[in-house]
Amino acid sequence: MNNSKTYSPPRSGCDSCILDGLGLCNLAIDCGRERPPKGGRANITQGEKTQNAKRTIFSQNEPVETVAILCDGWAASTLRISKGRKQILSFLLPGEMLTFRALFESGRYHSTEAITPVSYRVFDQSQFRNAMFASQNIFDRIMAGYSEERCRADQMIVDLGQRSATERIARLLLDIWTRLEKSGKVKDNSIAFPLRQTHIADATGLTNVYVGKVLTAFRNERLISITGRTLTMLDIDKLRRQAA
Amino acid sequence: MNNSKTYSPPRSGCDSCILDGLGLCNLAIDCGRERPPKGGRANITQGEKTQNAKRTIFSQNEPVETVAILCDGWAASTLRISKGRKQILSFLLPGEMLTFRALFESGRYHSTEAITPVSYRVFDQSQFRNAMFASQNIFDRIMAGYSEERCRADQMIVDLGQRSATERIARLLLDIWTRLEKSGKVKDNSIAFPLRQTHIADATGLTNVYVGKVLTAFRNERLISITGRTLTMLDIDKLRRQAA
DNA sequence: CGTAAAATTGAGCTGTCTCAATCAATGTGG
DNA sequence: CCACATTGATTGAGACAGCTCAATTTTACG
Repeated sequence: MNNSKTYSPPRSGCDSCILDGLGLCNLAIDCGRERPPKGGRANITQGEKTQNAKRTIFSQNEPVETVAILCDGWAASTLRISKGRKQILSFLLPGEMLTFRALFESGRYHSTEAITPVSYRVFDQSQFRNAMFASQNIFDRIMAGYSEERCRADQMIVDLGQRSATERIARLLLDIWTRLEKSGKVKDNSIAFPLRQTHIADATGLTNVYVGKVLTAFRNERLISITGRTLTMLDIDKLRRQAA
Repeated sequence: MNNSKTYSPPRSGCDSCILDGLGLCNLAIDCGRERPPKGGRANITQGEKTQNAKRTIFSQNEPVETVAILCDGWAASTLRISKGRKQILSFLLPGEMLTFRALFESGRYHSTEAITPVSYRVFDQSQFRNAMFASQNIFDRIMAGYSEERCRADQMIVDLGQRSATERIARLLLDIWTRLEKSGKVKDNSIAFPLRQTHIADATGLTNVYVGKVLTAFRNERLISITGRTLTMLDIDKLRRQAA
């Protein structure tokens, strides 16, 4: 059960990888800081790491020496405050940087958690920065991604400050949908959707119970359907109208 | 009333200016894009501009060609959504960049509004970026400021998503207090405080009426007092406890 | 001094939460 | 491969934080 079979991830994120074509993946190193994942899948070649679902990839308040990119699976960057209150700052999809925020910081104020089993590549922070400064192309690409993330954070502030539960949830679904659509992951009007209602609750500042009620309403109005780990979009225009 | 008397701002932000000592102020240019402020104070020398209270400095959805720093007065960066709903993303105090977000972006998705009369310096975006890349020192200083702003945005997400009205307001007051304290602007346990209850409401996602009720509660508990445009801290520890 | 903007207060209302019970799905060990 | 344990989803009843509306007072300012 432990290291008996080697986990060989499909790396579905490569086709939408923000670093694609920049030749940075060769930089990836195993800097050996992470604990080996318990009870399963062994670490493998040059800097590609894996983590099981629901486990922490990087934890709050640890020093930052690495930069990472998500190759496969979903993750979330989260911030915990006292006793159980926890906010998801953003969902991270395959091909996205796990640690944009860490690029120019030395301390981590948030943690990164795997939602599904994930595989990711780890880079040495200073090596990565050097590569970034050496090439205008790379720099621009990284900064564009950083800005986009920043922009999404600002949108989230507006959502949490100004919009109702229904609006927030509709927008979250549409946001994820759009991102996956961009990287060609929509098939049959459906996407893989590993989020539990609790994840949506933690991201929208609502309770899981109420999220469930809103989703049921969406289902009754034939806007979406969620079965197993698949989200199917039944009426995207109507959903957009719900998103205000 | 118009250009009859020249407005000569005290530029209280210089002592806490994030660009202080970097020699960038000489870069400041008047790129002549802003309308001259109506009904008052004339624009003056090289790149130093002014705007009246409650007016827009940069507006949403306009192209970005400049970078600016706030020399004097308070401003807010805001994002409007349909019909009157508006969210303040952050308050900008003297010495802070007005347009960090614009450094690597070409379009503006938010606007910047003067709360008090303000004076600010305008830089040409590409010139500013060149100066930034020419000096590691400047680059680091800018990116540190950018990161700090980003960090505050994430905190805001947590506040809006997880905390009660009382907690949000207490934290906002403490945040502003701490920032002004850092630049030595606390005198007699008091600070200049030009915010109206509506500003606090727009920043915390609450209504002005309810903000008023919470502030009254704070006053009754002798935590703070707000008279005129001055905020006096009566019991900061107790206020911190309210901030959770 | 007069008008406009901001703050205060009160009475009701509602969106979202809490708690709790039940049911479905998923995973685990024998 | 089944039985059980765990995790997640659904539903309902009741509570409350924060909202709306509206009237009144206070403060700011030309």
